[in-house]
Amino acid sequence: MTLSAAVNLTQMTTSVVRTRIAPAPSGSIHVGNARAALYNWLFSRQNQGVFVLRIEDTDQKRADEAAYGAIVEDLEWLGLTWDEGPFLQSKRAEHYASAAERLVEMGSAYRCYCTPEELDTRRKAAMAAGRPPGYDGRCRYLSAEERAAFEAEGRTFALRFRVPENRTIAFDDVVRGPVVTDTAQISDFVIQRSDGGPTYMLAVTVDDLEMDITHVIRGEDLLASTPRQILIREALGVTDVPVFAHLPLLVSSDGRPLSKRWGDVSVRAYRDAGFLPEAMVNYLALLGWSFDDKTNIFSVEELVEKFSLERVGKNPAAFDVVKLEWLNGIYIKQLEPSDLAERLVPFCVRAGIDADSESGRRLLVAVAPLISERLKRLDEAPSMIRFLFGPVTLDEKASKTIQGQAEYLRAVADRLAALPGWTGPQIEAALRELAAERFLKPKQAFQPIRAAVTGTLISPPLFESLEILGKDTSIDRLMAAPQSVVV
RNA sequence: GGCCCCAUCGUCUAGCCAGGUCAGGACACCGCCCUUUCAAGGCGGCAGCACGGGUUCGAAUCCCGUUGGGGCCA
Repeated sequence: MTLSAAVNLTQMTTSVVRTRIAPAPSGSIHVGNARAALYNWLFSRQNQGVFVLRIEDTDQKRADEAAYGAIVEDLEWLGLTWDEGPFLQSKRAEHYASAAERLVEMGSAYRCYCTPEELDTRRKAAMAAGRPPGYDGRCRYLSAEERAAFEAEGRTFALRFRVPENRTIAFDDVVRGPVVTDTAQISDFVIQRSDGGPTYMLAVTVDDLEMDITHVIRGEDLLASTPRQILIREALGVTDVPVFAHLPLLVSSDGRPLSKRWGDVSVRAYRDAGFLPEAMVNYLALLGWSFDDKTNIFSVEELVEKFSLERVGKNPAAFDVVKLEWLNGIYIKQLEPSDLAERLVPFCVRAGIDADSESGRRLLVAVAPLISERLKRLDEAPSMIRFLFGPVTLDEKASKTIQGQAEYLRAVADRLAALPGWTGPQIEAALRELAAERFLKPKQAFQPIRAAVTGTLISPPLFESLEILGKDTSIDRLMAAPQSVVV
């Protein structure tokens, strides 16, 4: 049932779709916000609409330039480009003030002189008496004399919205269906603080209105605030409402709310761990939305084409890093060697590998095909390829493996030294021939070589690794390794 | 405390609205194959409709309740 008629509201009829994302500037963007941003972005792109970025920084304490910069960077990294903004709420104070003023003039808002302490006391008393804790309406019908008295006392005031009685607010949520709220459930709420600053409720309503937002796609935590925003719109003389779509909340893998105490909740943390933005986007899209019963991999283009709010689910989705890693591995495998190499550079540098040079990049491009199918995250690469960039120290297992193998390794070195060329296949042929002569199983024949050359028993494919390492270095390591572990 | 929301394998989910195919796919896990290590890949397996009523010839699907989880209000 559509109950919009009950409050005389109609859906907006603007032809151009306009969506927005409105994060608070508290550092790197939260994955929940990132998902909301993605859905808004996909929806606007799909409809050739406009995607607006707005920074909700009215809470001055948390607002700072660096934090807002982090949001911009994160969105850019994800590829979620916006068409308008960023608009800072902190620079739109006059808009909220004038809206508040209009509401007061029209009798939809009033001055409340209650102090926080008084409110707290009365709230506790109400709860103790089994009554609802919301505002009790003390200042709702103050006379001019009473107001003058309070002000003579030096009291400051906040502005409260006068919630109409006996009304039903209804709207159709694309995700949740009809949502009906009785105004008896809503107590008069503050729209302007005593310091003159707007509350979230006022700011978001004024902004969505003035920015002509047609589709509000946001987290379910804001579902309950929607009737109040509709009330403010209405009081401001607006008779239509945007389309609302409240997304299911994201929870952690144990089903608890996603919080900083649980683990990584910021996009930046995933970026630093070596996740690709394309994998992140694909994974986020699947958290709460599905296209059919079998498709998991979606390019951004496919998402733009296939995404639909109607297919967003209602139940909370658990953020599963393991599945994200699987997806990330798939995207890494699809990268061109040069692309992978370039993305690897910062991770190598961070791990102390001098890859940020022409020769370093050459090595990375060469080794990229060998490690791409072994990576789930970019930050796993340095340990796999370190042996290419400098001397190696044999780890415990590697040392043990070359124990008593000095003669064999010397033979290997000799055989390789005699090689006319230095390609993987040539190296492989020579080493297999030597193994056959000595009746060695592949594992017996190759693990000591791997140990001596890479310093570990786990490495990229041996022959290609030797090829990239180079003939001289390879032979040097084969000869030197036994000495390094003399017991 | 009040109002509201949600409920299919461990996880993401398809199926639900318009009841009737062994409840389908993916991640993870286990096994086998491939194999110079580690991966990747191939094949196979384990595993679910929260519970209780009701409606119906028939319920994952519709209704009610219970339980569990969550959100908001301050």
